Amino acid sequence: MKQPCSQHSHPHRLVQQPLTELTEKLRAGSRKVTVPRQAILDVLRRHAHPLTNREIHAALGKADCDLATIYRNMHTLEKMGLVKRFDFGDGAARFELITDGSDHHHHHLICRSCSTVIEVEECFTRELEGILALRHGFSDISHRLEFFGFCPRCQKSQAPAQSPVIPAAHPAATD
Amino acid sequence: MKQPCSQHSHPHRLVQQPLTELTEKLRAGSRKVTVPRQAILDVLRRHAHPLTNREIHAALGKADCDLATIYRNMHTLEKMGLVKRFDFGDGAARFELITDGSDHHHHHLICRSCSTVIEVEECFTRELEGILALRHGFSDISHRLEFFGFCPRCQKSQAPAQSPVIPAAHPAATD
DNA sequence: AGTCCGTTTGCAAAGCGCTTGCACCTGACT
DNA sequence: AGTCAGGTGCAAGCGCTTTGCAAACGGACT
Repeated sequence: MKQPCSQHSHPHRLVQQPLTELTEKLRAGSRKVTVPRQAILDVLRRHAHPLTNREIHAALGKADCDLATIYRNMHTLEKMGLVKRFDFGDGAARFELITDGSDHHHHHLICRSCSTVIEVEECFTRELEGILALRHGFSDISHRLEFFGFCPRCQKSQAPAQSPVIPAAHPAATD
Repeated sequence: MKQPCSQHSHPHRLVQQPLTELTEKLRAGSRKVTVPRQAILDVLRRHAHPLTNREIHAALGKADCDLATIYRNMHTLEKMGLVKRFDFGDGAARFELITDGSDHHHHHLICRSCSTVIEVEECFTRELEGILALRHGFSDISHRLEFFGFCPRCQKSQAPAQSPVIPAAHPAATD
C-alpha cells in the first residue's frame, strides 16, 4: 500500500464491476474492500490461467504489497468462493478467479517442460464420484485431476520452448 | 545404521523374496543393496497405502536411518520403478510399493477428516488422455487424480475418527 | 469531519518438506 | 584383503507457507 490507488474519485479500469459484486461478497463476510485485495483480484482478472502467490505478487504494479498479505488473502478469497485453488504438483499453490457465480468445473493440461497450461473442459470423473460414494459410504466427494505431457513446441525443440515453472508460457499455443 | 541388522546370518522376515528380485533390480542399475534400502522397502511392504518419508522414517525400527537418506532413496527407488509417488495435496509426497512388475494403475479416495485411504481401481480418464493428445498435440500424457470426501465414521462422529494426516487410519474401514 | 473498533497489513521470524555439500563408511567386485 | 564407486549421516540451506505483533486502515456511527 503505497498509493492512494484511485478508487472512489476516478472510476478506473481497476474498479468497476468488481466494486459492485465484489463489495457485496466481501461485506457478506464482514470483510473489507482493501487496496491489496482489489489489486490481487485485478491481477487474477487479467490472467486466464492459475497463478502462484509469487506470480501474483510480481504482477502487482504500484499496488505492491507484502507476500504474506497475498497468502492470507488467497485463503480468505478461497474460503469466500472468489478464487479456486489448483495444485500442479510443483509445490506451489495456484489460483484462478471464479468468473461468474457458477464455479465452472474444469481441469488442466500442463506441459512438463515449459509449463504451458491448457484448460480441459471434459471430466468423465463426476460419475465415478457417485459410484465411490455409494460403494464406500463417503460423502461430499470431490476430486483433483490434472494432466501432464509435452506440448508440441517442447517436443520439437529439445530445450523447453520457454523456461519452466512460469506458466505464462507460449501465449497462443493451442488454446 | 546402528545395528548389524540380521541380514545374511539369520534369514529373517526382513529378507527373503526381496533379496531375490530386489537385488537384481538394484544391481541392474549398479545400485547397492544397503541396510537402509532394504528396511525402507520392508516398511513399504508392510503397508498397503502410500506413506510419507516421515512416516517411513518413523516406521523403521532398529534399522533407523537419516531422513535425508530416505528422501534420497525414494528418488532412487522411484526412478528404478520400485515405488510409485502419490500426491494427496497436503504438501508431503507419499510412496507405495509397486508390487509386481506390472505397475497397476490406480487412484485413491482420501477422507478429508481422518485421512483414511481407499484404493480406487476405476479410471475413466485414460481415454481422455488420447483425446487431449490429439487435440492439443501433447505427447506422453499422464494424469494425477485423487478423490476426497468424508468417510462413514467421520460423518457420524463430529470429530475425526482418528487424528488426520496419518493415513494408517481405521484399520479395516471399508477396503 | 471526528471517533471507534474490528480487520488487515508489513515486517520479521519461524515451520515444514525437501535438497545438498562434504567427509566418512560400505557393498561388491578383484 | 584391497579398491572404489556408490551410500550415508550430519548440518546447513532453499522455497513455499504460516504466524506473532504493533501499526495502519476501512467502514459505521455521531
